[in-house]
Amino acid sequence: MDIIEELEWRGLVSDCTDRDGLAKRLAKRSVTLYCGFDPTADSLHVGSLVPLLALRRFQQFGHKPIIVAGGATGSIGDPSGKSDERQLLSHEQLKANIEGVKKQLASFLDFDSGASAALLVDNADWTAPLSFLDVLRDVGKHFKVNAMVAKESVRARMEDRDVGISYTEFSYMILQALDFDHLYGRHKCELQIGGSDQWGNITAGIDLIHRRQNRQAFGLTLPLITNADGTKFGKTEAGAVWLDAGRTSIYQFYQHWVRVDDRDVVRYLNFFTFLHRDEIEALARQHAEQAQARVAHKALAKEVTALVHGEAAANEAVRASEILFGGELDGITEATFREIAGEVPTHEIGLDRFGGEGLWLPELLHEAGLAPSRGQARKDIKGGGVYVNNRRTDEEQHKLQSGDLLFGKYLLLRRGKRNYAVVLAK
RNA sequence: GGUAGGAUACCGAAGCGGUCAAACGGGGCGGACUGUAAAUCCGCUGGCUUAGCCUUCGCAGGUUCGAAUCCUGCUCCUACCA
Repeated sequence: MDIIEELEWRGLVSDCTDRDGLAKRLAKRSVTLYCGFDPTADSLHVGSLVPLLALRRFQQFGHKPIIVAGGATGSIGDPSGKSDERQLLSHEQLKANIEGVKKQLASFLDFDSGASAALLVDNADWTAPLSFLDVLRDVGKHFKVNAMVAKESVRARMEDRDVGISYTEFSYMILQALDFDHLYGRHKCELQIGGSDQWGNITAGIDLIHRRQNRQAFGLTLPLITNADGTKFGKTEAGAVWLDAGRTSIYQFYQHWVRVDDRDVVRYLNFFTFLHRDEIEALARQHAEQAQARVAHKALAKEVTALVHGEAAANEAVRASEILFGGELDGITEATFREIAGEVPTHEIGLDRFGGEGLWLPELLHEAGLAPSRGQARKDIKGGGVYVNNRRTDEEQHKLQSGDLLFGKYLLLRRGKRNYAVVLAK
């Protein structure tokens, strides 16, 4: 099986220029390929995982991946798939974002494995020195506005007269094409991959290489990931699921995958893990027969968490999840409880507040961040959705005293099925 | 610049002097059933230690015992005319 077939069975090929030509080229010898990542935030989110892992898949097959951090393109803003003109990032913001993103990007590929060692570059390096006049003369001449206007990303915005598109965003594809052209010349990079919304930008690059260097380059796009229920992939009510543990805790990250819709789990195993075909098929079978065991979900969550945060961290997330969703806490040891405490938002509170009459539960829920107001906390309690130390407590006047503390200092609060907070009394 | 219409809670949208913390739908949250899934059903969805009280219906004033509802001015949108 070659890399194209590998990607195809996983459902990772959305579109491809000259599939057979590319397959032949990939079979002949190592190909250098690239994918760009624009630093729109100081962390990547799970959406970036698909192209990132695709680069790694190519590397596994002996090809050489280049990651392009979009210091230049990120300062412009890609109109693809965006219905509104975007706010430009400040230079400081952009700089901070690039720093954060570069670190994450670097952890997914092998940077010292000889011929197929990965490369991480920043397109600002070759774009910044160019003068406006040079670009107009040397690059602009190769672009027909007619063709640019016809691209989906531009056309969509032109048709919406209220929104329109700025000259800045309109020029985005030129910058990205320039990247491809540069990488072809400098690194013999023959293939660009990206999300399916990148098709227009990728083909713009292929055309430019053809015109300026008279060479053939290839493009391959990955599918847009969709959730079965029609919601946006990688977004929760709380926002995006980030790769940065400071933004999305490892436990939350793991939980996000455990709770994936049944209909999505096998596809996601294909998309987001390196498990082999027979392993995934075995999981799919178990899932079909014994869905309630959620074997596939757990495998998915464990694999992806390990990929992003490392094996050890993933194991801790698994362990904490087992305890939290395992029922009452009877017989738990302090050491074990501390493991949970590390995974769940922890709130410190003065020990003295448990004295006297005790601390009113709604107040504590509110302070611990599990309820937006005390009134809401009361309603949640009345509705039977509040648990103290994993035991339901439906008395809204409930007061907590120091005797309720586990090991003299901990309290495990829970709202609903899966919202936990640890209270640490000091 | 003129004329007409509009601005209501997270979103959409009713209400057009009291019975309005404001119908209904969506979303969100909680519960039941399951499996930390989906579907379905039930409850909640301004704040407050809640038979009650307090703050909300673009903004600022006014009329009235009483205003989301009527009047005046302002701001912003939408349509038509210039």
